[in-house]
Amino acid sequence: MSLKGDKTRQIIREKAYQLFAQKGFKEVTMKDICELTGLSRGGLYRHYESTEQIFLEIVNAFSDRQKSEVDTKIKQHVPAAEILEELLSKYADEMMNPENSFSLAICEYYSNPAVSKEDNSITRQYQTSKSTWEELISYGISTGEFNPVNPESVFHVILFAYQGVRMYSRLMKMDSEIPTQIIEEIKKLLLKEIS
Amino acid sequence: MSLKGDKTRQIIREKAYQLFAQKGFKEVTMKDICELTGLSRGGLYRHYESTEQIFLEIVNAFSDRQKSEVDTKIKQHVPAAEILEELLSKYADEMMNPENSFSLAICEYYSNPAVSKEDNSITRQYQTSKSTWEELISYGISTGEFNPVNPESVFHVILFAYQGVRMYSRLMKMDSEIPTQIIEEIKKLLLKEIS
DNA sequence: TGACAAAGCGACACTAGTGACGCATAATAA
DNA sequence: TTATTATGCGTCACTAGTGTCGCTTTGTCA
Repeated sequence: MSLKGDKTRQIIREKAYQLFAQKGFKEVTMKDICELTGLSRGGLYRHYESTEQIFLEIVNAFSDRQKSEVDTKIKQHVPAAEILEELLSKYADEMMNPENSFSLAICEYYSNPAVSKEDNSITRQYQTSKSTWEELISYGISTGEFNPVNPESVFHVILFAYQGVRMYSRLMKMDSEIPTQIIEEIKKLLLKEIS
Repeated sequence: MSLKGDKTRQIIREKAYQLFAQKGFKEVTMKDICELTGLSRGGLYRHYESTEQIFLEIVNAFSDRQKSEVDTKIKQHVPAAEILEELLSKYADEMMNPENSFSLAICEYYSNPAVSKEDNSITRQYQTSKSTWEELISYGISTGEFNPVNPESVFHVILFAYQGVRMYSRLMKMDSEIPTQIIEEIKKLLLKEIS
């Protein structure tokens, strides 16, 4: 039942993801997505009625996947430091390449006052990302790898730093020192021993 | 010589400022500005050729004014702690009212990848704001009021925190604790004694 | 006060995008 | 295979915005 449609929607989301990462949220139109997917206007509207709907679906899939990856690793007793390293390296990639960052589109979406006043789909993303980090931090504390910090406030530090660097790195045309410094600061905050 | 035009441009900037603060950058059109100012399309285009041009003029005037205010106070030997207090209280206002924040529009403008790739007008804003803070911090250190921190990195902490909280406060519908906490953290960082 | 420039008007042609429709075609279950 | 439903197409009418142009009105200087 409806296999074809699922596949098409998958393709739409993949292509739209690329567009959002390159151009930001507002800049992407249904027409753009038509062109990249090869679908016609009618064909696309059959599946999604707006760019926002596509965007929110991607956003939530994005953070859900991240959460389940972290969850799985915790269950497999992968060391917290290792999970942290992986998460941060993804962050680092995006910080270094602000010209191709889906998170930047999320940031733009958040900061547009005209958007999502009482939409809870986007706050869900925040909650998911928050709980991912809090779980990881609590886990790291319980295994003795991390310092006994407050998970919530450290999450905010990470979130804020990330936001700031993203903006900064676009401005300063990718001075790679700053992102590295920030990531080191986060590690210092969490990890007990850093040589 | 051209007094009328200067006045009109002033009005345009004032009204546009309100619109940007309410709706963000992308959402404001030349039409909107026409309606609010009472000017016709032709009349408006006589003075400005795009919303971006208006926006950048406001942005730069905004940070220039802030800088000159701080400069003047330093020359008058106003205590650094007092100047800091004033700056932070303005920040706090905007953090608490993300629905009416011009800085949020700046943030949106920064985070839109399609905008200002090699425009240096917006990096000028960053530079001005950076030098304002660095001057204030250096001054505070020289008077012995502030801890001997690194002005540049503290500026970045402030900038990043500000960014993050702005985003956060829209999401969480103004939980006023977080902004206050962040401001306290900044003060702790700088001021020698906090009761 | 008259000349000239500056400021303002509103209509116009244009562009880019939306979303809906009826029809065509492909997939799938009977 | 056939009936049926899901998918996809392309056109159409519509909207919102842009930027320009020629004309009128208002200011300002000599």
